[in-house]
Amino acid sequence: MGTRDLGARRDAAATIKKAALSLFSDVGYEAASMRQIAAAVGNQPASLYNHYPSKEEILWAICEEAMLTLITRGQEAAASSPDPVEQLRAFVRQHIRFHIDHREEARVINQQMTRLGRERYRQVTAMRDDYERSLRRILRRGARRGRFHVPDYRMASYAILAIGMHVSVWYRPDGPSPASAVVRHHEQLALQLAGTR
Amino acid sequence: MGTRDLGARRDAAATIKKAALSLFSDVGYEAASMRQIAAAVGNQPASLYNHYPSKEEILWAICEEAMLTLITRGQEAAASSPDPVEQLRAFVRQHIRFHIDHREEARVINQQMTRLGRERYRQVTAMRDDYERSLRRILRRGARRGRFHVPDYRMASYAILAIGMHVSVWYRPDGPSPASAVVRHHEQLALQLAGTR
Amino acid sequence: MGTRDLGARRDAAATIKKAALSLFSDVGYEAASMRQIAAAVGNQPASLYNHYPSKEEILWAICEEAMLTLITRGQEAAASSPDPVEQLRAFVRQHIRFHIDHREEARVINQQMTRLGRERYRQVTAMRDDYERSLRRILRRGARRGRFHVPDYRMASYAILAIGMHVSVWYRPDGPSPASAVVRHHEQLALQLAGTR
Amino acid sequence: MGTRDLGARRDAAATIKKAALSLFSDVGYEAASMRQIAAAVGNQPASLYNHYPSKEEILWAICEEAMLTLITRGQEAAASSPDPVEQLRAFVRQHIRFHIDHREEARVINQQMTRLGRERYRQVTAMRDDYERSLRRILRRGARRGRFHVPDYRMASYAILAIGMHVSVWYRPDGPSPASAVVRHHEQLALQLAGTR
DNA sequence: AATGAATGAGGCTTCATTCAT
DNA sequence: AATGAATGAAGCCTCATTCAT
Repeated sequence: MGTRDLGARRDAAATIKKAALSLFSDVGYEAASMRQIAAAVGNQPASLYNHYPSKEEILWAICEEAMLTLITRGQEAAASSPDPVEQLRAFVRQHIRFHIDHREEARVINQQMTRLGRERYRQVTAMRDDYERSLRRILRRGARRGRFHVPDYRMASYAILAIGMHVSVWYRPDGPSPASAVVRHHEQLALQLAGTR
Repeated sequence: MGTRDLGARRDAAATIKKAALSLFSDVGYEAASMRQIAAAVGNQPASLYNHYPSKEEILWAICEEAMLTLITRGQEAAASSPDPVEQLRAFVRQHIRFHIDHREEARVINQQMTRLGRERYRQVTAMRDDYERSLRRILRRGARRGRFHVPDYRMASYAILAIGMHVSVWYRPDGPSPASAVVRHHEQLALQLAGTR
Repeated sequence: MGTRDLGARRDAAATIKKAALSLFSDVGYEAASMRQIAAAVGNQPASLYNHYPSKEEILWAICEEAMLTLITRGQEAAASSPDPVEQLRAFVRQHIRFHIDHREEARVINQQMTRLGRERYRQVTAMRDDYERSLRRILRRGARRGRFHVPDYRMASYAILAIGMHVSVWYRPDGPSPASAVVRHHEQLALQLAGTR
Repeated sequence: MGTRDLGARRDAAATIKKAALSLFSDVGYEAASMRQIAAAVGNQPASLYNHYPSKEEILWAICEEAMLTLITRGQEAAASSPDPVEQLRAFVRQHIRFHIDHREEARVINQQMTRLGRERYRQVTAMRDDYERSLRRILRRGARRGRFHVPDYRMASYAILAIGMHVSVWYRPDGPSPASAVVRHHEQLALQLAGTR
């Protein structure tokens, strides 16, 4: 028992979360029904409630995990080098990577998070702002050292984030460009956008 | 009857469309109910069906109008000058303008269009691709003349479009930057992103 | 239209209320389902919501109407004569009458009213207290004039009310005693209980 | 094992019964869920089934015990003296006592017993009738000896029972009258109601 | 053109209960 | 004896839509 059971428990919740993630990402939170989620994991709807107290809580679990990952990686990128240019490069790399590797999570946090209750919505928003500030700080620091030239830090950071977010929409593993190329190209685009000389 | 009545009829439909637009934009297509839309225009739900045969048809009307506007303006921008740099400038200007002035429409076509039926979805997607190709063509032409330097036309055009789409998310009329400044800044950002020398 | 329609509207609501009343009275508020109520009026459950916004609201409509009737009749009885003995007689007569003629309503207000929301519960309780005070006042006045002899006004009034409430439980139209005899007997019992000389 | 375990077993069942009693009394049998009962005893719902085979069985256990107590005490009161007046006095004393000391049980048997299955319902009803006949017999005997004067034995006994039942509704330990006064006052009320000279 | 009413489908969730552990 | 998980049934209610008026 013990380890095994806890494992099974965690597995079931994770399986549900994954199924919900796919559905939320594909058709949206509202259009995805508990019935569909249950069917996707081979259960009855009522069984889901042994693992999550509500549909919203599943959405929250998805959003929270994704945002925490994003924040962590963003901070690591920001701390990866003393050089702002290298920082930006690392940040963009991880940003695009995430939006390629976790397309579904990305779409959910970008489009479905408004369906969270007021308080949870606030939390996710706060995390998102946190992440955004990481990038803005990089831009500001680089600009002060004359490495970047942007008309407005805020808009520049929004722009870079937006580009990545959109990757989660158009990228397809079977598309014309391999993930590594997408990442590389976006590094360059972001550096140009930042006005690197 | 005749002109007058047709006018009134059109007005009513427009009023409904506007109310639906706000709701779709705020809470999403699925979460917005015909009851809410009717309440917003001071009617009963059943009355809506005198003007639109279904909820989806309202969404379609919104999407179609918005896409047509966007396409038209995009083509005008592309034709506004023989100089690719000026074309890009004009395109971005119009793109950002639209996403500021029609924030709600923009959010609906970007996020809710998946709720359309298969055929309608295809049509909107086709229009979107059309719009995107306008921009891609500008970039390609400019690159051939040595004015732009981007690693990949498709990604570069996606990037520029994404930046604008995101403006419709974060822009607020009562925010720190006036619309004109937002437009101006994005012109510069886009030119830098395109690697203009 | 007009009168006729309003009539139909009122009729539908009244029909639903009556069906719900029977069910609430028989099996209790919780055990009675909207499905059952709808079936009893020959409708689908969803149709009920065209007439009452919720199950609780039906309960409330029942309780409110019953309590208002009871209060009104109680006050009329209290005002029917200057003589406290006659007042008590009239009060008991109407009290028993109500609990015979409106057995179902009586059982619902006595047993199901706790299922109302906090605020509504408070209102019904207040009305019940109002009714009770009518009776208590009669007893007090009569006692002051030496016509009644009870150890405690409150308990005596509770006792008389309780006797009537219980009539709604055991009385059956096809039982051994006709309603008129039940009323008459209870007049006497109440007068004795009140210690009339 | 043996004694000790049986004791523990019985304790657990009793604890569950007590928790269920409170809930049934407060919100009604239907509105009280096995989950709530389990939570009240610090268990999971599934555990309850080690002690009771079903929710209804808990209700039955409560009703049966309460009715047996009531019947026994009623018979003791009826046998406590050869004098009908003393018998009535004793009966009422015990009746009120029970409805004060076992308010919750009283409310459950008076209001929730209809939720029992047909057969169990019949049994409880039979016990109740048994109890009622004890009182009716006292009244009849006393009337024959000219000590009581009531218009109808059945109604008089219902009346006295009803008064007590209602005590379980309004009595509160922190109310204005101590239990002993309530008992005493009701003795007098009942004797008056019975037309004692 | 407007709407009150009806409705079938389906929404999320809770229920009492079972069973393997 | 306890319980985590599963489940079929059912709970209340909302939905988009239809139709007669």
